[in-house]
Amino acid sequence: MNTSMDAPRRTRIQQEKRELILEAALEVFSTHGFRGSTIDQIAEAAGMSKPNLLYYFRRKEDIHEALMQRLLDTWLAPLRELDDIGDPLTELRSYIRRKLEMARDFPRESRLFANEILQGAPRIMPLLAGELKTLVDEKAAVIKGWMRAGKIARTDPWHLIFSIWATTQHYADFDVQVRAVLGPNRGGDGRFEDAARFLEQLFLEGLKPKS
Amino acid sequence: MNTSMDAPRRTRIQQEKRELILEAALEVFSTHGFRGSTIDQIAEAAGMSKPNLLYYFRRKEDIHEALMQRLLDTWLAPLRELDDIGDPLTELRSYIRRKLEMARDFPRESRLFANEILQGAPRIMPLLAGELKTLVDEKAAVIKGWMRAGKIARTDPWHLIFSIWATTQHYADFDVQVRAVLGPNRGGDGRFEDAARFLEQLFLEGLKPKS
DNA sequence: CAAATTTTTGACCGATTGGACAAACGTTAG
DNA sequence: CTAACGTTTGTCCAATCGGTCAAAAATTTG
Repeated sequence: MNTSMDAPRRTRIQQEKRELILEAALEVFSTHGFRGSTIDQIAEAAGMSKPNLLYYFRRKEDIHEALMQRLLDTWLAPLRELDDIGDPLTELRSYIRRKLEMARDFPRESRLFANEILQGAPRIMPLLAGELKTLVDEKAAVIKGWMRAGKIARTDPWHLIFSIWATTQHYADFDVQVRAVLGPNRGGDGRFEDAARFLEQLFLEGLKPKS
Repeated sequence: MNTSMDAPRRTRIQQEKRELILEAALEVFSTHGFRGSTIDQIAEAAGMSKPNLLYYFRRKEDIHEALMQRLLDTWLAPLRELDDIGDPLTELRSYIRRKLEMARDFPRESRLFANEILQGAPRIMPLLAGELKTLVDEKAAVIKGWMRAGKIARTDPWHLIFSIWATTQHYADFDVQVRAVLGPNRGGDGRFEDAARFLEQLFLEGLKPKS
């Protein structure tokens, strides 16, 4: 009798069902927010009854927590990859490209994160001030090194990172507005390529050192 | 007996109380979203009983609708002011500055809007595809004229507007994250001036025509 | 096979939700 | 004063919420 889900020991069926639930919860939470989502909604999306769902996750908050935990890892992966080895401008350009690809391929994850932050990050505040701040500070130091070396224009590394986050995630979080404004023609599948071209020009020309 | 709130005829006390309710609702809706907010919360924030609130707004949705209606006007005002009369680069720079000031002075309005868009804009979709698209298309044409005249670099006007929205509203919608990452020192009141300086450099140097 | 264990479900519960309603209260005009 | 009207509130309601529980069903184990 192993009803405690805290233990890492899990059967094959438990892993599968938990995965199914998290997939459904991502869909529901990302579009309605935490309080706006109901367990019934998630259970129906996962194709199971509510008590059955609660057999795998005891509380609604446990689902959200598990979702956020795995989210942060994949979500910050592109920034972690920002390395000091290559050409600075190339590094930044590929970081922007990767972030934009994530906005295109994982819009639900982006909206889930945006929902949490919008409401004051009540559940992940410690992570922001801890793990996230450490990572950003570390990368800001790398960027500052590039500036001192004259490889890119001198500016604020932190706000540079913010602006990359903002512009790329905008195409996931505000996708509805983007498509509405662009209209049927320009708002089709090509909008991400247009965005990539524009952002590359905006950031690179703006960061180009004054030669 | 004038219990129908639809009619434009309103007493002085009705105007005052409706204003009080909308102010309280802005606070509540912007931090919890529509479904995450309760009428009781809004009523308490407005200092009145729930039935009394429902005397002025018959349904919860009516409050949200009234809030969104007045929001869009003030929210798009900076873009409406974008004119063809001045120097293009100066016009764009002051637009960015105004948008950033709105993010600083009216973060609740920004978050209310973000919440609505995040959830698929179920209540204002017609406005996005109608009024908003028209306005943006009109301003995009103005910007395109500047490009043809060689006043600013050639790029996509629509995505340029998106990037200005994204970068400025980021400081309202993601304020918690911004302050957490910047820390106590750099995350203080000066963060908006730092952001203004950074954004000015990012956009202007990137938009400068290749002379 | 049968026993033990895990998985699934129908029924149920207390709390909260948006909203209705009539009665009470306040204010103003005659 | 009093009648009429606008305002406020206590009480109530049906629906929905997150979550429990015992028992059935399915699966694994011996």
